[in-house]
Amino acid sequence: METRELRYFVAVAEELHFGRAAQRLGIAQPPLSRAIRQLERRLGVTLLERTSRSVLLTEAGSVLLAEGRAALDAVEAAERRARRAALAATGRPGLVLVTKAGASGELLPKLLDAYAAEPGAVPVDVLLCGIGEQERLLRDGRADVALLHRPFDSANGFDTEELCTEGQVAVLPAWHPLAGRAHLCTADVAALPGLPMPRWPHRDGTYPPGPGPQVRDHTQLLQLIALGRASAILPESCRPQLGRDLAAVPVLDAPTVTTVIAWPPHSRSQALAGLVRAATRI
Amino acid sequence: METRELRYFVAVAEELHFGRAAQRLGIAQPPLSRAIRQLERRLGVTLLERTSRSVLLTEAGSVLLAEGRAALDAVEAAERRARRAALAATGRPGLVLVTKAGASGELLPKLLDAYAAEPGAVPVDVLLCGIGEQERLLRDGRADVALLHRPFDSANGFDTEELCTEGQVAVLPAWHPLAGRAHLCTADVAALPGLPMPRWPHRDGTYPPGPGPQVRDHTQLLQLIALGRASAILPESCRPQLGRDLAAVPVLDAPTVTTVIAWPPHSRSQALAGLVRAATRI
DNA sequence: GGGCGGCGATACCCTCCGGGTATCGATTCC
DNA sequence: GGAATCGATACCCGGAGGGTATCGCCGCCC
Repeated sequence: METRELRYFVAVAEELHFGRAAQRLGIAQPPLSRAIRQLERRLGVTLLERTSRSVLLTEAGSVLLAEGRAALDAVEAAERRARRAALAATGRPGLVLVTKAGASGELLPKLLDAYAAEPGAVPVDVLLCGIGEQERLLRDGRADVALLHRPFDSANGFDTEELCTEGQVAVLPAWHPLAGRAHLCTADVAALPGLPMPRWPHRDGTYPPGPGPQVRDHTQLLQLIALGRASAILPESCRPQLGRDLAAVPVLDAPTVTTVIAWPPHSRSQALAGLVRAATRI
Repeated sequence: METRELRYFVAVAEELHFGRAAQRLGIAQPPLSRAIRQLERRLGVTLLERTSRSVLLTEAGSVLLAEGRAALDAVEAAERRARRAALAATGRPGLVLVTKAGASGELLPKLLDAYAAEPGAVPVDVLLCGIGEQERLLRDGRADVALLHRPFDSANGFDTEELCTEGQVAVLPAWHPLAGRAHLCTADVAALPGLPMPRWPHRDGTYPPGPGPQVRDHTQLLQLIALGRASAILPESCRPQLGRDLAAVPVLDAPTVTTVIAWPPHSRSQALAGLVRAATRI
């Protein structure tokens, strides 16, 4: 199977529409139809159930969609990492570390300092990204290493090392009656009238249905909480970022959050090994 | 990058010889040279250092070799799993479980029985393979799930669930003076005169240098030990397989061995989930 | 040291595959 | 029932990919 075929299939499977998929790929619709037919014939498998009005994925099709995305990421990663290896060999080497904007407040500067103090340390570019993008960046080679927060981020398919674990706190407006309590449980926070939990976007940019406000980053979220429009349960380490208008109350039965440093398997980079070593020593 | 280009590059990088690589790929040498040149031009990276007498990998080249192999495995896995999903939807579904021949003696039948007793269980094909082949089979889609033994096998890049941990024992000829001891430490076994540790083959079939005999599977190994030509340190669970002519003595400071069940990430198979559930319940 | 042999690069040709345009056939909706 | 939508089909063209012949370079051996 050629990556071109796979790219074509993924486009059609995502759009469920040959015309739009062709447009996205920058080709005309007929060659796309033909390519998909050819792919199906070669695999000996029906991937799409087409009528003249609709396109549906078969079981095999949805497996190929999931696996194909991963495979395309792997190919892209190979390409990117080869390019970067060439750069590192001649010009300026470096690492790209990715983490969620707003998360791992204290840990990140400590890690960077600890690594920078090592002999042979290379420059580290920090990439702050939105929710759920880190895995993608790590998988397709745009980043070398990530700080992930289990159980929110899945570290599936990566090598990891645990760095620290912490409890979670409910973040409430300072004026809220519950803000003075010594601790809460998740049921208390979930049921707060007028302060629903926010909704985070999926990877494709759409939001799950529900009552809460749609948020895209931590700044938005904290502002909404201060305005009395939302509440949230966040890792303890967010505390230093909270203004005077917000209160944090430990939530005893919330799952603990583990910060892990994650990197793609079969990585033989000296610099990456050093960074991981520095991280585990903190 | 197309998979064809990647396959071509991997072939050349493995053979370090354009002629042989072309032969292996079933094409003539000139188009292969051209394809590699084109790939280098598109990437903007020198992958191979060629003289008319030798071909060497550059740093970028060896990165692309490692990453490219993984990417090709991923593409192959996508293809295979799509095919199998189609089979499972229409004809006979099934799972392929792979484990090292000779290992996980008691565990495997217990697991298969426990799973078979579940409602909705599908047939499980068991694939016994040699050392270090399991990761490959799992990665390229020929197997759905594996039993791995850490720290011998690396579970890098897979989702895993720990099943059990055990100590290790030294396996010696029954007549050996140390066979009667209650326990040993690794230094004792490493230094046994005339009973060197065996050498296992690498993935490419070559053996590391050293004094011990070359072995390929457990049967060979046990026979060599019985003959007084070797000794070995193996997980405790090998005990039931030992004949009367062999003795097992606990090695206190050997690393403990953890048996894990591993499967590729983003697996959405109902059957696989059931098998993992059965495994964790044991 | 000069001829030989091995190996990668180059030159040139040809075939077929991937892409484009025009059009058909089916289905749905007004 | 006609128009609009959408995937499939028919047909054409250009270029990418593969083959053969040959060159140029460099160790090696008699």
